[in-house]
Amino acid sequence: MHGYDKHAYEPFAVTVDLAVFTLRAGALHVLLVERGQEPYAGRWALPGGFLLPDESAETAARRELAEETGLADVTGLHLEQLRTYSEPGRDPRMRVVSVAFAALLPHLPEPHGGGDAAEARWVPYDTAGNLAFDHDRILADARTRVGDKLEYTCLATAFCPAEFTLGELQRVYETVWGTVLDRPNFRRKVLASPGFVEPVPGAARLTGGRGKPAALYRAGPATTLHPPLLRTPREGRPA
Amino acid sequence: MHGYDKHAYEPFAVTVDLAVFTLRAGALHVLLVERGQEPYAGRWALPGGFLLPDESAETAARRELAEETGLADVTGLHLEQLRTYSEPGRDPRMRVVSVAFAALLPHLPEPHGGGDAAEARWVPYDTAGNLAFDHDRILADARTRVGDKLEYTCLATAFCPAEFTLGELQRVYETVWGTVLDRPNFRRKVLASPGFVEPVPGAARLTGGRGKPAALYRAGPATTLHPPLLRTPREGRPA
DNA sequence: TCAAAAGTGTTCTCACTACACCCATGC
DNA sequence: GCATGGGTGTAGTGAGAACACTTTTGA
Repeated sequence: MHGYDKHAYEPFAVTVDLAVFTLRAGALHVLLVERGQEPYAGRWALPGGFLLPDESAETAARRELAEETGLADVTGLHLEQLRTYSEPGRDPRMRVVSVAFAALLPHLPEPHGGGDAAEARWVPYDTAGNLAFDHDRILADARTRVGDKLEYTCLATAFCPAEFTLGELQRVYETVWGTVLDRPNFRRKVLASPGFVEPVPGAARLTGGRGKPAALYRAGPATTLHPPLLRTPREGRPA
Repeated sequence: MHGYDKHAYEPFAVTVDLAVFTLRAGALHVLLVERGQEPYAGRWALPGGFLLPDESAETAARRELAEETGLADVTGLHLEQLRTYSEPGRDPRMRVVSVAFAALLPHLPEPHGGGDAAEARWVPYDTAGNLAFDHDRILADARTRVGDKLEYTCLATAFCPAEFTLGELQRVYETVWGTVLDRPNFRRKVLASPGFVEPVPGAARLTGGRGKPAALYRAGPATTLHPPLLRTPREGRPA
C-alpha cells in the first residue's frame, strides 16, 4: 500500500455471502434464497448483500442474518469469516468482491422468512447444488470448514440451544461428520475439556420422550479444545 | 444479494496486505516497508497494494510478493488468505477493504528490496510493532495462524529450502512455537506422517559445520497432518 | 581424542477404545 | 416388563515421552 494514485485502483462493489447452517431432523441444512431477478433468476443462492457505507463486513453479515432468518436477536450467534472471493468475472455484470461467512444456528421454528421479498428456505446440504454465482464453491468451503472446526474448537455448541444434553451435542458431531461415536467415551472427552460445557445445576430433561432424563449443560467459556476431539477413521461402533 | 439497485452500494477500494514470514538466525522475521507518504509517513507497514482491474486478491498478493521480495519466481511459494479487514475508518481517507495474506519463505539472501521506492526490510517479529493502519492486528492474527497451522498441516516445510534436513525442520517448529522438542520423537513423528516429507536418495549434508551429515528430505505431497503434531505444554527437555 | 550433530533402541506411562453394566423414565 | 436413552466402570492396547546409546563428521 504505497501511493494513493487515484487512477491506480478501481472501485469494487463489496458484498457478504452467508452460509447459514443448522441441524434439522438429523441432517445438516443450509439456508438458501431463490433469486427473483437476473442474473441467475430462479436459481438458489446463499443469502447476502452489499455493505452499507458505514458497515464492516461482520456488521453487514449480522444484519443480513437477522433479515433472512427473521430472528429478533442475532447477537451472540456464532458468525465466522471464511474467506473472500474476488475472482474477476464471478459476477457477470460488475466487479464484486464478496466476503463469505459461516453461521451456525440451533434448530429454529420453521417460519423464518422474515424481511425480504425472496423467500428463504432450509435445504438439506446434500441436495443443495447448482447455486447462483460461485456459491457452490463457497458453500462447499464453508461445509469443510465447519467440519474441521468441530475437531479443535467448541463450535459444536453453536448448533445447540442455550441448554442442551450431552446426547444432543454428540448428535451434532455425528451428523456433521457422518460418523458414529461411542457415547461413554464422548461424554468423558467433553467433560474432561476444561471450559467446553458447564452443568446446569439440578436441571434435567427427556430427549426422545423416553429414557432417563439427561442432565443439562450450557456452553462454557472456552473456544478452543485442548486436546482436540479427533475425527478418527474408526471410532465408535455401529448403532 | 438480491437487487442491484445502483444506489444500494457504495464503491470501495480493495487492497491486499501481506504478512511475509521467514526464519533468520533462529528467529521469526517479518517483511516490513517504511511508508514514504501520509498518512503514517515514516511508519512501518505490511507490504501490499491495490487490486488491479483484472486481478483476484490472490493474484495481486503474489504480484506484490514478487515486487517486494525481488524474487524472480514466486510460483509455488505458500500464500494463504487469512481474513478480510473492513472496519470503516481503518484508512483515514477513504473506505478501504483489505484482504490479508500470509506468506512463508525460506531464508533469503539479504538484498531483497526489489522493485519499489520504499525499501523493504526483514524485522524480527518481536520488535515489529506500532505499524501503520491496523497492521499490528493483522500481523498478530497472521502470526497466530501460522503457529496454529504448523500443528495440523505440512506448512513447516514452506520455511525450508527445497531440500532440508530433519534438524532444520525441527528448528522451524522450535522457533515458531518457542519450545524445545525431543529430536528422536520428532523424527519418528515426521517420518510416520505419510506424505509429509520424502527422502532424497543418497543425499546428505552437514548442518552445523560439525557432526554427522544429515540425510536430506523434500516436502511431500501431503498438505494436512493426521494425526497432528501437537504443541503440548510440556514436550521435550531443556537443551 | 573430543565435541557436535544425526540416527536408533527401549522402557514406561497414560490416554483412549471397546465394551459390560446399571439407572431412570414412558408405554 | 420392556424398550429407550443416560450414566459409570474397567480391561487391554497402542502411541508417545523420556532417555540411553551408537554413528559419523570436523577440529
